[in-house]
Amino acid sequence: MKIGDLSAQSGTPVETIRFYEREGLLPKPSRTTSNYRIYEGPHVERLAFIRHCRSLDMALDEIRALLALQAAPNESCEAVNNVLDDHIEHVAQRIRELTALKKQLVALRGQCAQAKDVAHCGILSGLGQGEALEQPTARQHVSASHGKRR
Amino acid sequence: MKIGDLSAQSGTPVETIRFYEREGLLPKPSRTTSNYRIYEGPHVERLAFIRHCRSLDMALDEIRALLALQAAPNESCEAVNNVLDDHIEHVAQRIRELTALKKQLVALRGQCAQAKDVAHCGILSGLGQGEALEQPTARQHVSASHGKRR
DNA sequence: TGAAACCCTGAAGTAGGTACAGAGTCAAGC
DNA sequence: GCTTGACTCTGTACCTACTTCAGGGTTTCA
Repeated sequence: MKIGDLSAQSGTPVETIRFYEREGLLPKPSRTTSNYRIYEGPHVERLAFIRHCRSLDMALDEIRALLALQAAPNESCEAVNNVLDDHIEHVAQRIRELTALKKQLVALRGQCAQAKDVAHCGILSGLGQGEALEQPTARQHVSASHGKRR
Repeated sequence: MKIGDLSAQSGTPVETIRFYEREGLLPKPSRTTSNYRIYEGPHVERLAFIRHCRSLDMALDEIRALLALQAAPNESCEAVNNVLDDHIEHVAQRIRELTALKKQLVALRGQCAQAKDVAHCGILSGLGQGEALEQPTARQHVSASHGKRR
């Protein structure tokens, strides 16, 4: 099948399939004489695996680790458990952070009960005063509140 | 004060200050004859405002909107409330998504109770089978689980 | 005077894609 | 046989909010 067929079957944009190939997540398929990619069953399964992992918000590096483990079927699957446990902890950590964040935002929002003019707005003055809260400046695995955009 | 002083006082990396200037969040400061940036009180306050907003995980566009509102102090502050309400909803939405995600991850993790070999691992077969869950493919304001990295 | 510590600009990298531009290929209809 | 449209190819730029680096110039202190 050609890339458009794989795209339709898997619900994955064509560009994303090519991106996964560039990233080494999908093996390079064979080509027709006119240089079109030709996919077979194993590619379909592998793509489904990747998309399922991505729908669980795993990072590409985590998926790479799982794919490497799949290639060594006699190893203990403890390493698989570890990848998943780590990922669950990433998500749990982000939920805790966002919950704390929301609490602060709601408190700030409470400083402007009625609509007044901007000059006397409790929210803007609240934002201008006081310290910025310490935030982990470096990137973490599970992002905060602005990750995906339409 | 020079950029290094502002950096130390505000806890903001020098490069980030220059980045905010490029992005139009901080006004261009005056320069010495040797082309060094010189900051005054208003810059300090403005940077504190920006960093406070960022510590609340607002997007730069949201901060830009608030700064524009600050510049028009006679307007109703309803627009300020709207920016904040929207942001709170972004965060709440991401918390809901991550909570659902974590539930799925824990269920998947439960498919491998004891360490076996990879070939029989319930997790890998669970990931290989079934559909990827539908996910909003486009970017949203509040990111999912992998946002910041050390 | 010389070295360390600071400052400058501009470009490239990060994650996980998305969206082109410009060109080649293929099947169907006339 | 030719045209049209749908498909495919490569390569590049774009998105967020920065961070890092290269290759310089400036200031300060000993």
